[in-house]
Amino acid sequence: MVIFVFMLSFTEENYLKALFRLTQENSDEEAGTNELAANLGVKPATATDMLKRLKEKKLIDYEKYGKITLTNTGKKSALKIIRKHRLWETFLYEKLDFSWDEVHEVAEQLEHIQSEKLLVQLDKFLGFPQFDPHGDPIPDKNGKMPLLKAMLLSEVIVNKRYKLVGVCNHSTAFLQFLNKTSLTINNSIEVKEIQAFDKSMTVLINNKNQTILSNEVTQNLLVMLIG
Amino acid sequence: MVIFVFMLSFTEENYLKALFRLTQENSDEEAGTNELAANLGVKPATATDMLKRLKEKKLIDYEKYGKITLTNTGKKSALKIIRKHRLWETFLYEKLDFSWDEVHEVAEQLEHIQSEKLLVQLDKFLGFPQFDPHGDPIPDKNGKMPLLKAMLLSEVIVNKRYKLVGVCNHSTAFLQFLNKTSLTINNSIEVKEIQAFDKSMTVLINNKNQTILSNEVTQNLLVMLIG
DNA sequence: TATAATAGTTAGATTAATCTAACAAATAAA
DNA sequence: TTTATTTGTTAGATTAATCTAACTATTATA
Repeated sequence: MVIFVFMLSFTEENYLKALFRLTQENSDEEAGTNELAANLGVKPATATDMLKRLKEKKLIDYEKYGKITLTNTGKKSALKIIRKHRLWETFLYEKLDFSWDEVHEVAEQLEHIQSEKLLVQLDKFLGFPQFDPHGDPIPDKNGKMPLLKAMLLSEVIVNKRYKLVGVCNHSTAFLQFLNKTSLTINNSIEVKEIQAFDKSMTVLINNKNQTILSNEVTQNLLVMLIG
Repeated sequence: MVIFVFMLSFTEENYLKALFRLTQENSDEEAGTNELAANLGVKPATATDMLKRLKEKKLIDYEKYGKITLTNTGKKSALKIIRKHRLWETFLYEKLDFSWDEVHEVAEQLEHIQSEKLLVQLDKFLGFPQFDPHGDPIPDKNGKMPLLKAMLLSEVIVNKRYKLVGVCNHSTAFLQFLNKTSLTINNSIEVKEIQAFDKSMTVLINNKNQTILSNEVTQNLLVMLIG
């Protein structure tokens, strides 16, 4: 006996998730049709159609030619999908030996599985993690995000030990580069020297590997002071 | 860069799985349109349409008004889906504390996740299980099914110890009944007495709980001799 | 402020998966 | 062997999600 409280299709879920991301980034909490379409890899016409449906279902506020915002219900739904996505990423990384750059694609599929019990038990099985393998916060069952008091590696002080807790750039290229440099989550980083002219840093990773990181890289790494 | 070797839709996968089950049951390895439709909860007309598509894709052999059989490719695809289904059931049961009767519904969704690595790693994580929580065999990566040398509880001898290794009836009602009677997989069963007139059995479960099981029940339980 | 550029919508078509209603073939029964 | 029953198919429609092409609004710029 399945109860349809409010069933969203696979596609509707993806639109909501994209809208959540865009409205967060845009700081004014608004998003536009073209932007949304580009983000999902569909044509603007397609997005317009879907926006009408999402409005019908009271998941977004939206008027013709106007900006799009999520309603509270919409936000809650989006946060639940993000919660599922990040819990699955954690599972794949911690239990199934997936690497940083491999987890996203599979989690994109797993996040649409519908089962309250699965969600609750998976969370428990993983030990109620607060951050996913990229250091992104996992919303709790009420949609509340934990705060990570981290700073950018590009802004830290020389000769103190930090640990890597997250990344700002989630591209496969970047993540694969980090793997090669043994810059994995939780590894320690100590800044030895900063070049004034290009802000590149000489860093010691895990007390063994010394490397030089460009400012492009250090601007995308989140770290926390150890001890 | 995703390579589309031969992508099956969610629905096509479900048709293949149903066809596999039906052709196995029917022993002549054939299935009919109505039977298939009934099994999937769709109208025969819908099934006819899909059968044409599956034939196009060389997954089934089928002529108008004729019987349906799976091709080798079709069988392989079906076995892969069954493998995924049963591995996920095992995961839910063993790792996430799902009960016997809860695993199926969620595994129906999880079996459609597309990722070779996920399949390989899940199998490894679970310790390469050969049987799922209902005692059903899990096909290996080549589609080969392990053999379970078990017998029906209704056919065993009095005063020997057996363990429960599987069920023939997978209905939620039956599984929930077994739960209540503490008849879980791997529990020991000893037949104390058999009533001649109705073949009901007085059994001792796990050396503690004595109960009477009707022939309807004992005919649906698979057991193996211990020691 | 008129116009060019950008952003967004509408209309009409397509594909996958489903339905109903009407029809056709195969099989069983009288 | 004719007829009734069961089984399976076709035609035409529907819904969700997408597209292209043409159109309309809004915004930026000269």
